[in-house]
Amino acid sequence: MRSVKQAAQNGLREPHSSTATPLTEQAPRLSRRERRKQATREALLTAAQEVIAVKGVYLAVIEEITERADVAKGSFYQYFRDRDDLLHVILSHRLEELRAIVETATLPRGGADRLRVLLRHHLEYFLHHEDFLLFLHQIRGLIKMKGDETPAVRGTYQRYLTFLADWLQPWGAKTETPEKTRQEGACALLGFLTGFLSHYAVLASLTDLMHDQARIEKALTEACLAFQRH
Amino acid sequence: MRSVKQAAQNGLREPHSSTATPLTEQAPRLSRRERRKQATREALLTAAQEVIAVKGVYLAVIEEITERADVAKGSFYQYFRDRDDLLHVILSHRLEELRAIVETATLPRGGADRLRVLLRHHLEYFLHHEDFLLFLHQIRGLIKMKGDETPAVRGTYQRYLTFLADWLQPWGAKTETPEKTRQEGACALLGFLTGFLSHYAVLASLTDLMHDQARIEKALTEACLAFQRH
Amino acid sequence: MRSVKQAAQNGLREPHSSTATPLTEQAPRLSRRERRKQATREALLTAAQEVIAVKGVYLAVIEEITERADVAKGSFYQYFRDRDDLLHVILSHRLEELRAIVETATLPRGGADRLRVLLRHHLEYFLHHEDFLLFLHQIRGLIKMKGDETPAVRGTYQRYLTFLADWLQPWGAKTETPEKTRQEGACALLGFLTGFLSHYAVLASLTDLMHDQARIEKALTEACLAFQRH
Amino acid sequence: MRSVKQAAQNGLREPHSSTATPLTEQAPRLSRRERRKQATREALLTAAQEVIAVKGVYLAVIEEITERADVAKGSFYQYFRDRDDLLHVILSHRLEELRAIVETATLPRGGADRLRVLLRHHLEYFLHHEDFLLFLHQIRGLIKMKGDETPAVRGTYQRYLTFLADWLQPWGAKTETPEKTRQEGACALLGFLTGFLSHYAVLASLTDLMHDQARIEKALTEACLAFQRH
DNA sequence: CATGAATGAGGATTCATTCAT
DNA sequence: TATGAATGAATCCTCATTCAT
Repeated sequence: MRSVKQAAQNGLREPHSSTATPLTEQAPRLSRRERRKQATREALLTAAQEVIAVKGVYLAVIEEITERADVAKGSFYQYFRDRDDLLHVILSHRLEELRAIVETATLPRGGADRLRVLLRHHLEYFLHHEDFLLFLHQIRGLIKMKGDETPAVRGTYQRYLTFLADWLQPWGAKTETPEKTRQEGACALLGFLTGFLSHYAVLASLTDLMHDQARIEKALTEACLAFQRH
Repeated sequence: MRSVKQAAQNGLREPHSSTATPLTEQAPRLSRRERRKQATREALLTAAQEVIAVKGVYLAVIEEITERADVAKGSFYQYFRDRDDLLHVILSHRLEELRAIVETATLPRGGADRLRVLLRHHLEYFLHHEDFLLFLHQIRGLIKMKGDETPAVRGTYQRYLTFLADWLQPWGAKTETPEKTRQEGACALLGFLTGFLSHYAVLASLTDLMHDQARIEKALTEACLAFQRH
Repeated sequence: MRSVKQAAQNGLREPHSSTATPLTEQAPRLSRRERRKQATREALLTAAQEVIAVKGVYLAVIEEITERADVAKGSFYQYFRDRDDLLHVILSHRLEELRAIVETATLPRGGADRLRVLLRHHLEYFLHHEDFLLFLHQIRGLIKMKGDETPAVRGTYQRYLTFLADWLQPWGAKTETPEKTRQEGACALLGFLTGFLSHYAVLASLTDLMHDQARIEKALTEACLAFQRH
Repeated sequence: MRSVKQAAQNGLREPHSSTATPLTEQAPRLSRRERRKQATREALLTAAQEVIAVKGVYLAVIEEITERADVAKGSFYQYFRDRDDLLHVILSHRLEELRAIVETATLPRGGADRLRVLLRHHLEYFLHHEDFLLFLHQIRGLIKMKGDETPAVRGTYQRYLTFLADWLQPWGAKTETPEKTRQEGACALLGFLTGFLSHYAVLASLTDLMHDQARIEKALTEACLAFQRH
């Protein structure tokens, strides 16, 4: 595979996927061709997520994705450098989506309330996007193993955790919570949530939880708060 | 012609992996050949876990395992039906190991103390066997996707969760905790722990945590307790 | 994004082998690419038949076929789902060829004359395509054993026998010959011919028969007629 | 593989299978060990035929045979040089059995009557030993392809055809039928029979024929007679 | 840019055969 | 002799990626 460096030297147009396109495209004026390209790209991303939802990250096959997007196999490489690149783009998109949801919410002052809000939205999102739960799960596995090969993926995940950590910081607090503590809090928040859900899924279907969503939300919130008190 | 007796001694010609060899081998008298066989099997299992620790469950390749175990590729199939079988055997072994550790511990009466013990031992184990953290993680992903194809794996994982749930049950409690609650407790225990750790690992190395083991243990315990109170 | 039109032109992404390409290609206008594709397919089919002629159906190895066709191993699977699919396509092609030969012949009215024609053409074909004699022989064995796994193959063979049976039906006969009788007649015709030849081949080379072709033809014809009289 | 010649030089004990043990063992006094060996050998042969009946000659796996015979895999090679050797022994046994049946029958004087007898017995045998029909079928295919590699198999088959040819020779005939004609007669006899049956099996189950055995027998006989008249 | 045929490096699995015990 | 663990060549099939059109 040509190294990025070489590509830059040669001036070849590499797929620009790494610069994750923000979801909120203002895109005022695009040529028809440009719009076409965007449509194809979106089709591929949608198809990819559908396939991954069923087969998982590892067993998702590119041909199945292009087929579902009704695009030629070769076209995939016009939009994504390779499989890892695709994963990174998807991860970025979805985390961006989550971030948008969170940022839309009113931002309470107190730490506890902030955590409550955060947890509610994430639980809500995961219960209604089970596919993303699995996706994040597998991505984490990927980072653990080949985190150094795909620094972009790890970076994006890290940035999201940092975003959560920052968001958790109460407003106007006398003493700012130390960086480390905030990050641990973010890990606890996302970790407890996904960890609990992924284990629950081993025993039963997650849809069973929808009835008890409020109760679980409360319990998880209290757990996070308890964690942070120590 | 082999006598029935011999046949019984040798067991089935099929790899008998499903009957997970108990960790506590009494091994009274084994012929040299039998010992050799055990050695090969152990070598394969060890090699497999080493490879999986590096490459992960999905990218672990059988040839690499046999190479590392210094046996022929074909020999693998003398001991394991296929990849999934291998995973099941490893899972069984390690969960058995965990179970043994837990069962060795003195069994306190109160629920909170039991949870404390359980969490301490699991945290201890995971911090010193990071490979198993990843393994369990990926196994859960596997179950989510092809749980119906490998019911044995799912069953074994479920049984361990049930074991934890039962163990958590305080002794002499007036009103027995309902099944569902206990299972949720087990999911929280293992989920919080693994979820937190796997997220922490995204940000930093788990070895960093070793210094703070006591603090984290306390925080996680309190989190679980808080969860269970709701 | 591919338009529906294009998709229709290209057909399914799956190897479409089941729809046996008709022997009589009108090939009106094919793009160069399309012609290339056809050429590859033909090359594979030719190579396959050559290999099978030497190694037989069971021992014919895909790599040898692709090697002989001078294409990559993987290309095979662009054209055929698997080995069985290949066999089915070959069987279809050759039976189609035979059928075409028969149908080209003038169609006499009487049953005896029809049988004569049929037998002559088949004997002629088998003597000049010894490879197909072996192929049919082995295909029959295959059907006997895994006929349920490859219903397509069995079906195609059955259809050919039915075709023969129908063809044998004299024109304008007062009382139509019952289905069963006609089918037995077809089995006798092909069975006597291939059975005799395959046994003869055990004792000597089939090429020896070429001198006596007329005599053998007569004898076999009379045998079939005698069979049908009872 | 060591050539037979070398084996002879080295004085090693090669499995003596090639000298097909006649079915009618007089075996007056054998040591217990000798009897054991015979029993194992018989068990292997029986098992082999059972497996071949289901899987066919090509897909029959040695391990399955030894398993069914309840013998260690390695023991197989104590009794048979290799797979081909096994096939040869089985062929010899079964043809010997057929020969015995035929020779037990009263031997009529006229050619037609002899043929009638022969055909009846063979049809009878094939209908009640469908496995052997498939076996002979596949053996013939084998001979066609690697007849030079296994001259023993071809020879045995040829000898049986010759036996039939000789048996067909009417007693006290003025002018002896020429060798060639007699052999063709034998090929017709066996060929018509097996050819018809193997084609019939493509359309329906051979067991359906049992009801019509008499009719088919007559028809086939007449066919053979008609063949011989030309 | 889009296309999809071609490629070939894997990776899983099977199985005849050997050989130490 | 009997055993069955060990072997590794053979084979099927998949799939990411390239590239000519």
